[in-house]
Amino acid sequence: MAEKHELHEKGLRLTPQRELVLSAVRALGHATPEEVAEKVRQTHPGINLSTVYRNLETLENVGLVQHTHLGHGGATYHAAEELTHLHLVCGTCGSVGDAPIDVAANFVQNLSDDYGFKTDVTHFAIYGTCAACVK
Amino acid sequence: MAEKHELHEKGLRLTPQRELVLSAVRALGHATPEEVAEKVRQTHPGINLSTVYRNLETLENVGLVQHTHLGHGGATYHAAEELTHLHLVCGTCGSVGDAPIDVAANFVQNLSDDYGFKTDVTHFAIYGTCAACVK
DNA sequence: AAGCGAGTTGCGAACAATTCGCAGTAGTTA
DNA sequence: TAACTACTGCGAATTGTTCGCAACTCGCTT
Repeated sequence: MAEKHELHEKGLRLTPQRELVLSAVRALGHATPEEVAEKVRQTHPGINLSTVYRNLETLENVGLVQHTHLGHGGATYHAAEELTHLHLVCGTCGSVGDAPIDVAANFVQNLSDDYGFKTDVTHFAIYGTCAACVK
Repeated sequence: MAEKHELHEKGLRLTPQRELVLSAVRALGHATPEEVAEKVRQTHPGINLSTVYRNLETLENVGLVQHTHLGHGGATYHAAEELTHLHLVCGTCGSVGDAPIDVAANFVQNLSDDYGFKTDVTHFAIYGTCAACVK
């Protein structure tokens, strides 16, 4: 038969809920557990919130998704593929903008050189005010 | 008479709890509401958690303290005076290190130039791995 | 010095977000 | 197909934070 499903390759069982959670994260870009659950319910209404939480955690363990804390209290998840940009969180309007990681390159370098601190650029939330709100 | 108390200058009443919360934040550097409460209880055991939360909020409104989200869920507060450094949060050991804002200067400049995004350097949490945990 | 009114405090309940324990269900492997 | 065990659903338990309300007290005014 063909190649294994990506979840199988990670040693996980392939359940409809699990697939749905993963594809929801991918479709949403970044979303809170609550939002993921809502998305999943569009096609699988019965899914339980606990299941969403557990699957997000599981998927994070195998590296398919990641989470960040974008301000308030809740964690925000996004797919691992999409880890090529920083998150610019606007404290005024709450929007989340993106910027390529390049802009942080020498900043990261500084921290590494001067402090031995290895910045996890993928797990990065930057607070400030977006261009729209500055006006 | 002499100059007004700093809290009076902000239009706030001077209560023992309020002063204690403020000095606890100053003494602790950065701390969660829970930690602040614990600190305050050392000298004023009866203080209520709600009061700590309310005072932190009030003090933040007048600019004497600030909060950041340093990872997990809880907010972390620190005194406004102390806003001269970045927080380097180690995802492995949970420690919070400091670095002068200078290291971020050109990074901030980049974001401003390229995206019109005004980074709030004082409200800044950087995730990564500290020198000690890298080893 | 005494009194008043508004800002504050304590306390307990209300909430929201997240985690846990358990029993039943359903992928997987042999 | 049978059996093993991960996974799901559900409800209860936790944790962190906010709210409503009555009592209190800070700071101003007489």
